[in-house]
Amino acid sequence: MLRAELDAIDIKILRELQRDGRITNVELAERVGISAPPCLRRVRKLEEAGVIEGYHALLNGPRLGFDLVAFCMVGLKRQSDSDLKAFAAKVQQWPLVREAWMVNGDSDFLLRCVAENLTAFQDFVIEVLTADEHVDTVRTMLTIRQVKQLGLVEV
Amino acid sequence: MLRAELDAIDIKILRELQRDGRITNVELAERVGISAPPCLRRVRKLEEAGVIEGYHALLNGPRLGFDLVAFCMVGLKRQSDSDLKAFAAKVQQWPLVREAWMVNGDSDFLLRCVAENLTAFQDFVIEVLTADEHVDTVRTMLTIRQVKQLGLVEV
DNA sequence: GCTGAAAAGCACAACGG
DNA sequence: CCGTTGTGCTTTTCAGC
Repeated sequence: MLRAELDAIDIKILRELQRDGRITNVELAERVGISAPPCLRRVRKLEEAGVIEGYHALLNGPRLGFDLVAFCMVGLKRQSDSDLKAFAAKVQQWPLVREAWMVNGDSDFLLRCVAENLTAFQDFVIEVLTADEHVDTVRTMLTIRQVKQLGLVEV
Repeated sequence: MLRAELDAIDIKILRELQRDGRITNVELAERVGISAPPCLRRVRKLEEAGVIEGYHALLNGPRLGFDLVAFCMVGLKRQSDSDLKAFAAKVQQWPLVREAWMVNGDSDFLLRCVAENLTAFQDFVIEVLTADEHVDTVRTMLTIRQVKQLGLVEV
């Protein structure tokens, strides 16, 4: 199922489900202008096709005691396939790292990190990240505040 | 409602709702070990307190024709409050920019951008971003692949 | 605070246009 | 493809513990 196969109603469905992932099917059907059963069939099809990957609650970090968001640009000592894979595997196990990308340019990885405070983040950078056998360089960017939050996919 | 006010069951609820935002209240109640009505009351309380900010469908970018994810580190010419605010406001209007943070260090803003292809992204960087009156420097990092996706908040 | 029961609303399958 | 119908489950409220 590619984008070209989606019609105007599918696009509306995706827009609404991004906005509110817990909307009821009947309300969704109303909003997109069809009756409930075909609407549900479309949603299931989008899920099965992998266009919709899942539904998730979005939590407020600060209110849960995670006051710090930072990005780390990590360069490895070697960029062989096995080194990249080994580091990517380690990233999975570090709870501070919420998202990670392999990137081109000066660094090899970009990590989005969340921590309770600056001390916890620095401990992670010094004791875990720079201490890692694969890691060569680490540059960090502390965020001051998030200025755009829910960049929904503009389908 | 602060983190200290959350008990073990609230934590379990948050964990489950992050994992599956469309889980039924009955199943959620089973998983966390209480009956459905108090479970729903807890969820509502977490929503009203702003701990749960919302529920959203997660879409597959590549399958919708967005094959490129990139980060832009943007430095402004001036860092006065009005300049920072003016640029933050512009960021809201650019659909390619899905998330944005104000950061410290060499750059002033970090933008997570999504585009259909490299050409569309370069057009945005050259014709929109670097052409902006506030922008001084733009450094981009193209992502090769995402290696960690759903870093749930480990409450 | 939790549990249990009852009413309204919803999801989902089957069938027909 | 969409819509209508019908059944079973879920949500949600209201008592009672």
